[in-house]
Amino acid sequence: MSQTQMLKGIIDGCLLAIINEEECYGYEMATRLSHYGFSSISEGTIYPVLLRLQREELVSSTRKQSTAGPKRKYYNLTQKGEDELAVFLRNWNEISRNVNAVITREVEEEEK
Amino acid sequence: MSQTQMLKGIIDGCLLAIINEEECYGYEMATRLSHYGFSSISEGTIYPVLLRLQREELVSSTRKQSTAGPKRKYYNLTQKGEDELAVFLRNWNEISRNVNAVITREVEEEEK
DNA sequence: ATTGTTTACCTTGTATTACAAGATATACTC
DNA sequence: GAGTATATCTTGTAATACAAGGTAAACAAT
Repeated sequence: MSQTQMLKGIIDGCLLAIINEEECYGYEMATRLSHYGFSSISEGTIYPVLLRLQREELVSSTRKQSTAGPKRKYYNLTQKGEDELAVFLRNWNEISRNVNAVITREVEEEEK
Repeated sequence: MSQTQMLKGIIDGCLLAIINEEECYGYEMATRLSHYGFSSISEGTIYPVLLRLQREELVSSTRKQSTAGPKRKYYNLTQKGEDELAVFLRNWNEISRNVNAVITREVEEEEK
């Protein structure tokens, strides 16, 4: 029951949400995630996810010059990516509601 | 980004919470979960989790006669299980807060 | 020029886990 | 005795987070 396990299926959705805010590159997403409170999501986690999102055609990327370092790979959402983000938000809200129901012992209306 | 993936590390915590409410057996936990809104968590998922929780000494079990069917295996939390439930609740609250921060674009106070 | 630091990206292997699909068995009803 | 609801367990598969490591560019300092 580590946090690692609880992050499964959540990181990709969060990255879609971050990219949706604004065109962004991997290295910066790591710092963004930490600003949002995720303290321990490393690049070894983020980059493989981004490659997968691109393979699934949820994001597109363009390389741009950096001021200090190798070229950055900026990501944007595709239409498919926007759709998937909407699915993620629905799923997150549902699961979130259900878990909170369990831990506060509140049975859902339609199931009473 | 299926719901399956998003449930990883969450089901065990929810089962601990349910057992903590009241002594309970696997078959009933399935129906309890559906009352809490989880529509598709099957017994093939629940039983292996319960066996794992017991192997990790988070729960103990006693067999009791059923009115209709084979004996039920009632589970209780051990002290270790109560501690682990507290850890789960902390982790869930943290992750939940962070994800909500990402999707509402609200940067956490201490990270501003 | 060489050393170090920060930026930036990627790959490989491991461990964990949810779940479908199936198997087994008990108690009750018709 | 056949059918149904109850109750538990096992096996194999697919997905994913992450540590650990590797590569390389730009710049500063010595």
